[in-house]
Amino acid sequence: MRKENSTNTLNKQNLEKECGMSYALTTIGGRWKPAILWRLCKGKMRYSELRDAIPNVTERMLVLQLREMEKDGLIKRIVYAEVPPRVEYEMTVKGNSLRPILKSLSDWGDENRL
Amino acid sequence: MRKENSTNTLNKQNLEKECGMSYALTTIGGRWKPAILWRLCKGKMRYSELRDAIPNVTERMLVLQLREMEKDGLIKRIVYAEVPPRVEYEMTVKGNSLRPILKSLSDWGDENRL
DNA sequence: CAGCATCCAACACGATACTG
DNA sequence: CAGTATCGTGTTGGATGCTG
Repeated sequence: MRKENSTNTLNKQNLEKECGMSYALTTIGGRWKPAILWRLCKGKMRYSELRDAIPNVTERMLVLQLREMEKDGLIKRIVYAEVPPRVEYEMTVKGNSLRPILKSLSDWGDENRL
Repeated sequence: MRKENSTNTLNKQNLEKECGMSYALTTIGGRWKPAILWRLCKGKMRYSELRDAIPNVTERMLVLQLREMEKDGLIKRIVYAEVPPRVEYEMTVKGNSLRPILKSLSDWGDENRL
């Protein structure tokens, strides 16, 4: 009988019990997160810049992924009290601590995709 | 109008055009891949060992994820012509080239999940 | 400008039963 | 032992239209 516990759905808590790798991968592995992180690694960007820089992303998904990464403390959302409104996104300290890993992943990917 | 090309679905080809990071993350980022890779990093294992070592995984998902990683060249499937049958899974050279990155991800995760 | 709300299709995933 | 087949469902994500 392969059913050790009651919570069978995938969530961060489940994963945490297993190992940090899963936590890391669910944190950066979202559908559009690589694309976003890739851009933000090069410096802060405003919402419309991100949207225009990432091909095919819908605003719905862009916002969802940004919110998740904000919640996870990877990025900062900075709202300027201006008209028209301006919002910028920027890596946090925690987000920047991922830089070398993101670079490694990117390099590995470039070398290994045929 | 945000629709540059016709193939709007997510696939490796799409991602490749963007950057290696997405390729890397879709390659190792499956639902059970971290758990599998984590085990196989420590040495070859047979199917039943993997199944028993990973809590809550169904055989269906285990096989699906193993097949994907085999297809991506990360792991090797070794079938012994014996009765009862024996199948072992092992990291390939390409898979092993991921080791330091997997370690980094794991360490980052352990440090950053609260 | 920077989003949010709603709807809906596709897919991922689990449960269960069966097999070479 | 090491899987496969089938089914049902919850989630993911795209399309579209609306808003402070």
